[in-house]
Amino acid sequence: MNRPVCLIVPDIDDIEPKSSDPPMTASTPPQPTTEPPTKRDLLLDCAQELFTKEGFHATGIDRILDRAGVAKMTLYNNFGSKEQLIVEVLDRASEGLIGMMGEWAARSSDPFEQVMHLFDGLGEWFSRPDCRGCLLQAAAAEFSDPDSPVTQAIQRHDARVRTLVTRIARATECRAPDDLATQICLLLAGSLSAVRVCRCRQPADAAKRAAAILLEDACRRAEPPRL
Amino acid sequence: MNRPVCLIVPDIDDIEPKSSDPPMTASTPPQPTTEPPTKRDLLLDCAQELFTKEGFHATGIDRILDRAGVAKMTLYNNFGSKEQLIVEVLDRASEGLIGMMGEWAARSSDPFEQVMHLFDGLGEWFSRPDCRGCLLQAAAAEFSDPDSPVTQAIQRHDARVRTLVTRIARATECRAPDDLATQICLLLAGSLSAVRVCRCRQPADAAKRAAAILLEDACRRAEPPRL
DNA sequence: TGGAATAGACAGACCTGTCTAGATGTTTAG
DNA sequence: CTAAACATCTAGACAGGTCTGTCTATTCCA
Repeated sequence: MNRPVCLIVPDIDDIEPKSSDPPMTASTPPQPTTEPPTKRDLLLDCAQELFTKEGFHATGIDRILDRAGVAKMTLYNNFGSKEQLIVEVLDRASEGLIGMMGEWAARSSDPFEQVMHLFDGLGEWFSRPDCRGCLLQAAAAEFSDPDSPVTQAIQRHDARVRTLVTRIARATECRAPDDLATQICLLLAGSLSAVRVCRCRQPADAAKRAAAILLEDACRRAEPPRL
Repeated sequence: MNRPVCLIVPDIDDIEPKSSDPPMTASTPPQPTTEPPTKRDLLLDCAQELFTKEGFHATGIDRILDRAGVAKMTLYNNFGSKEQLIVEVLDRASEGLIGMMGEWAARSSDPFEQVMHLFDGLGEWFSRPDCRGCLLQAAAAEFSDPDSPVTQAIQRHDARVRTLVTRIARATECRAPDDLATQICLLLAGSLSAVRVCRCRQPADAAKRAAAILLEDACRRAEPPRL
């Protein structure tokens, strides 16, 4: 509560919109670099950063504007409302997350290894000191009206994750791939929730071990019983 | 959480002091009933309900006061600040949840069954239409300053859950009970996160199946390899 | 008599969203 | 190449709320 007001200068670090870390993003739009970002993208970036750090309700429009160095009307011309800004931030964050997960999985062609790489990637992410967990999960905690566009964005993301994981699970050719996918999604959600408290990669590593056991079990049951 | 301890005010409509649902509570304080709740408890109840439904930042003090029918000074005399009110709501919610989990587990004396009952209980909770997931998890999403008293309350809760689950896991006498406990905690957190989106008991049931597999695996590995 | 609760005003800040009037830069027409 | 038309962005004031927290004067009840 009671946060420093009108934070022109960020927490410890930059003023520059240059992200001071290898972006770890997948799927940044294909821009040929060196081109200055549009005001729109700048707003999305700053909004995402502040929403991630402080929460959605706790972050005022003015804080975002100060940070982006952009006039209020630019925001309202581009997004129309704070709610719509939140929705677009969430959609973009989801896109980035799904992209990252896709890249992690693509480190192998074997579906078992793909799942392992999923949690390895998560562990790398969790290791970064600025990692605050999944923004979509945070939004789900802060917005509970099932009809709001924010909730719908969250559900879209959820469906995307499930699709990605289900695709991998089915490739294992185990007996009940959709159940396996559900269990892996639970482990993903669990580690994303846990990292918010422990702030280290441990939940990802633990989830990886659990996923390996579940995977092995699912595939074992698919084969005729030995003996 | 939701833990309708002494929930004086029903869900949508207000004012009547009869609690309109089988309380599902564990560990309501031992009060000999019929005694009117203190203003303090009334405030905690209403605050918990509104925080659960709307979020912490989105819920203003005045809304809590209106709902409780209590003067502002009563709140500030009892709690001193909104932040402290949040902390006490969280501590009480944690107590309720841990109590519920303890009762669920106590439905059996076999540790394997205790874990199963844990997720069964979760499923019963998730089945209630007013279930909005775990308030502590929501708080973790909304408050990220690691030094804030709110965060400390969340960490206390986390430690309590871990203690409870670890105690059960150790009773199984499997080889690595603490790892097993970590995995079960991940499944708990995962299903608590998932219920926020799907609003049904399915995550609890899926987590139960996953937990059974992990448990069986952990115990199997403890025994000498067959053959 | 005294402690607890009350209503209600109040301060000072922040909130979202609107409006205006002017600056800037880019495209198009002559 | 110039000039007009256009869209975008700017700063800043503003409206109408809401926020947390304080204060006072009064009432209730033990």
